[in-house]
Amino acid sequence: VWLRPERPVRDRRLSRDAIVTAAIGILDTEGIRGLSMRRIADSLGVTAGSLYWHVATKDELLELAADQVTGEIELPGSASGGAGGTGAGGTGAGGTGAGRGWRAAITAIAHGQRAMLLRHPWVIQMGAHPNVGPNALRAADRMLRILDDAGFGPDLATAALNAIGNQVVGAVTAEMAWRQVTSGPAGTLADWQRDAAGYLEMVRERYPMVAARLTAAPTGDIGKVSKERFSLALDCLLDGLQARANPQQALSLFRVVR
Amino acid sequence: VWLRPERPVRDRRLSRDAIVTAAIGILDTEGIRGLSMRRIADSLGVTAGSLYWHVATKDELLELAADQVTGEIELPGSASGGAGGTGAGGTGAGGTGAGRGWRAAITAIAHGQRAMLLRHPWVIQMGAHPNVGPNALRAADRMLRILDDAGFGPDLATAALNAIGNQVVGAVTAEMAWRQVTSGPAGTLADWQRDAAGYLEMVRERYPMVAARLTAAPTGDIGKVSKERFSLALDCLLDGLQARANPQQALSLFRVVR
DNA sequence: ACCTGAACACCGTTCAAGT
DNA sequence: ACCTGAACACCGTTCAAGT
Repeated sequence: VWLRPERPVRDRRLSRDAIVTAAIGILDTEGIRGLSMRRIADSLGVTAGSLYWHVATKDELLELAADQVTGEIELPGSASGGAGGTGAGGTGAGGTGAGRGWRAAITAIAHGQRAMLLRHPWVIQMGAHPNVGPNALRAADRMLRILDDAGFGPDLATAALNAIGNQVVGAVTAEMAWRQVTSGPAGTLADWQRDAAGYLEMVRERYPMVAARLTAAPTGDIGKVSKERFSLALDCLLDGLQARANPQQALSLFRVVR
Repeated sequence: VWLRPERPVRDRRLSRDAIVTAAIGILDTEGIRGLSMRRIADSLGVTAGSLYWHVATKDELLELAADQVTGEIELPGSASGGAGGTGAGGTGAGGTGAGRGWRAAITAIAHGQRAMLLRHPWVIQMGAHPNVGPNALRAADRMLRILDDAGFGPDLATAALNAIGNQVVGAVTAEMAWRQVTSGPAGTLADWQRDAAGYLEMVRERYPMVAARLTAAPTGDIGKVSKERFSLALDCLLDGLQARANPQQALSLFRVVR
């Protein structure tokens, strides 16, 4: 007893931040199924039970981790990384995305969100949860402001925000599923095609459209094709939204598209 | 031993079908977290281990369940419920969705998929998995054929199929999250607003756009608002897709939208 | 062929007890 | 205040053994 100095008041080996960071590391490398409270504790040299002093539940920890990585999304025109300013001034001139730049700004944020989700796919695998962390709110506020400046009404801006987010999440989901099939347990795409030969035969004769789509894919790498498809889908969606928000301006689009 | 007659060869108390049906029942009533192999076995009056004679793993069982309910989606113009015909004839006249009816047909299928997912939200919570069950392929083939008849090229049809699916899944995800917040542990929306008063205060001053969106919602019931938002988003998306598939035809849209 | 019973190696979470 | 150790009530999966 005498040898050991009294433990300082602030010698907590743990902190909520350290736990979240450790969890993100495990999630990134081992996936959402590799994450357990014991696993986190091990990586921190600590007991599982001790985590519950800093965090109420595993679900809460996952929410914290999700919002943490949401902060990685770059929001164009902001110098700060996620801490945010002090409220700043009003929505004065030269605001967040005035004029015709709104489309580029929204597109950039959407691509940023997509990149973040590709780095941290477990955010999607977490399942449906109300996303109301500070970083998520910050990104949503930025996008809503851009849409507002672009002439979107409140209802249409809400619909646009959701629709764009859906497109991002869906694109990443599809890409992860596709990667999982090709580099799955069998290893290569050829392996998979051999294993599923019988099933594919049935598919080919009963569902020819799908079969054609499945066999047409192997050309080019997945990342590139996925990004192109996402860009196309996003452009289509933005065309439709723009037409609702500002019919006159949208008309000129069709000459370009054509 | 003598009293009991020899067990007939076909007295299996279990079958893959019965297991899947039981699993769906539990998933619908108790959610994906309420499902366990032991729980399924209990509901069938059987031991957990016995399930593994009919099913390789819990994940495989979930895939079977997901494709089963995918079969509930009504595909317009088909009399059969999911068994399918014998290959039928070619893509002759009066096909699957010729002319300008393609939009109505696609919209109907999308609404059908949405309704199915609202009945079985666990399909979404299952996480990203390659969806290649027979019923999923059947629906995909139908939609691809409709888009093909409508003049969509293969690439655009693929993008459209994905984009529409993303919109459906995203809309249901958002609706479930919203329902979870309002009828969560606190019970009513008022309870939640009181509990989160401090947080909301911070949100209001730093993220006014989001705050306005959060407090504007309570009017009207969730189901109605959600359906309207989904319809709007789907229409926007289809506008954009249509413009890419058939620019001339799409031009006339803007007079209607306006 | 099909199911039981018991085990293995895990989980998330709780909580007295220590320091 | 903060962490340990042990326990509780679960998991998915396996597999000899029964019938």
